[in-house]
Amino acid sequence: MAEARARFGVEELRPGQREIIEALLAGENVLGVMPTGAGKSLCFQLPALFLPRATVVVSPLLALMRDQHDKMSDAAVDVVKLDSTLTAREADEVAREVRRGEHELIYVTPEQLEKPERLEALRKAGVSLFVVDEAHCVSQWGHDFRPAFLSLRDAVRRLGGPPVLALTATATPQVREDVLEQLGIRGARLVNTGIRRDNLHLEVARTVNPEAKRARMLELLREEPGTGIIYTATVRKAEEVWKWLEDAGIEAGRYHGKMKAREREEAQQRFMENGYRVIVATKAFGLGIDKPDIRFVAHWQFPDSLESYYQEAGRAGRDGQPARAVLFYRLEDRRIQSYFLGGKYPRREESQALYSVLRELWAHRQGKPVALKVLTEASGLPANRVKVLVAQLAGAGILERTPRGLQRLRDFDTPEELDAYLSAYEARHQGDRERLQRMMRYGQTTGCRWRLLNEYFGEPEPEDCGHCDNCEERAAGHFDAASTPLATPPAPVASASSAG
DNA sequence: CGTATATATTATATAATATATACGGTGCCATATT
Repeated sequence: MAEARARFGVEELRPGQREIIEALLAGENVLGVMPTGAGKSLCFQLPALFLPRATVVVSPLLALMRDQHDKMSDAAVDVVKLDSTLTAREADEVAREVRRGEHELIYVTPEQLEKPERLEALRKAGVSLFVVDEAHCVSQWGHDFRPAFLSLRDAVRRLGGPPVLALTATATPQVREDVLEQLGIRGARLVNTGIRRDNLHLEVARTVNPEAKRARMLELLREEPGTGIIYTATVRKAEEVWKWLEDAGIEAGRYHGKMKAREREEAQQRFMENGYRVIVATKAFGLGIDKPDIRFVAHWQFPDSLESYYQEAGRAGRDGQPARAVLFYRLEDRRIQSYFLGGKYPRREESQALYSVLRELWAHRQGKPVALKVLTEASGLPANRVKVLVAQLAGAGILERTPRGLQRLRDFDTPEELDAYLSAYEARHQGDRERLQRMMRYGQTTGCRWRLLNEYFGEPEPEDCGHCDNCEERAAGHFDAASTPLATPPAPVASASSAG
């Protein structure tokens, strides 16, 4: 504890932190679900100082790694990071240092851990603790656009199975299960400090058309003098709303994935320094945004799930002062989310085709390993998709990823087992559609919105919060008469479940 | 998936309607070009 005080200026551990650290030191795997600002980082930074060998931290973003690396470096921790910003020469030098065991804390991207030489350097150094920061990314990104997250399980195994700590701020029971499954640590201890945020006021504005959204937005800006974020579903919409705000004489910034890295950094910097009234952004504006005094987060269009919604809306009011999360609900906005869901996962035919091609390649090479690149070219499928399917086959014990390539282990034993492989992503797709439905139900409900969120995240004993828009309406007696428009059952949800 | 925009067609000489088409998130990393 003296160490924590001296190095990090921490006075005492909070309950969740103590439980996590003690479990890790006892060799347990842990999944920590703690809100941002609750001190997640200390849960691995502190053990890193005491453990005999290195602590490896997997981080999803270069910017996050840079910030944390610099902070640790200032605290005189022997820290290093391994990512694509290093030149080949620098990377080699870092790898040498790592092998010699010179570093207490090593930040890496999941992609780096797919390189045999990087993994070998870490293995030589010895790893006492393996940390996955922002662990929801494993489930949220791993299955489509960043499949390297699905290789982490192999990395852990190759490093000799050190204790694993997965950390995230938001995870439903299903996502928690998926994260543990993909990391190969089922049965890990769950330390969950809950999602309750009493200062965050949840509201939905039903907006039947773009004009209604604009009118409601201007109203919100009049009511709220503080800084806010407006999330849109597409880059084009972000640009459009941004221009509209500028024309209306409001100091607005923008942030999305189509902007140059430099522009993005500048926009974020200026936002942090209160240079904007509002920033209009896509989901790209997320991880690492820890401005404490954001007074409102508005959603011009709803996102794909309540996880996403809560991650984004939850960026308001980190300072504990009153803040608002306002969803501009419009049924038609389902369209764009449905589109995104459409191409997300491998289709059954793709899973089938890949497995067939792989078996042919193995047969041709008398069971010797097949390079991923060879499989990708032979299958004609996109590289990311092949990696997702390979990870799935590895998880099923059909193959093993080795430095020499994909090593055949066995065939599917039964037609049922093969079908389970082929159906897995169909089930996941169905699950995503249901999550979208629940996002819409949040927009349409007349019940307590906090209770709905608590139920969604599997929090115990959900009760009415008394301070979301619906609870206030009910207190004002507006829901009592069955004839009021708000009390009519939200019919569109029923029709929506058959479409999509 | 379905909206917004572009082009084609129609019934008449300009405007309205029908049909076609484009479009859409998140970031590692490697590689090619300055």
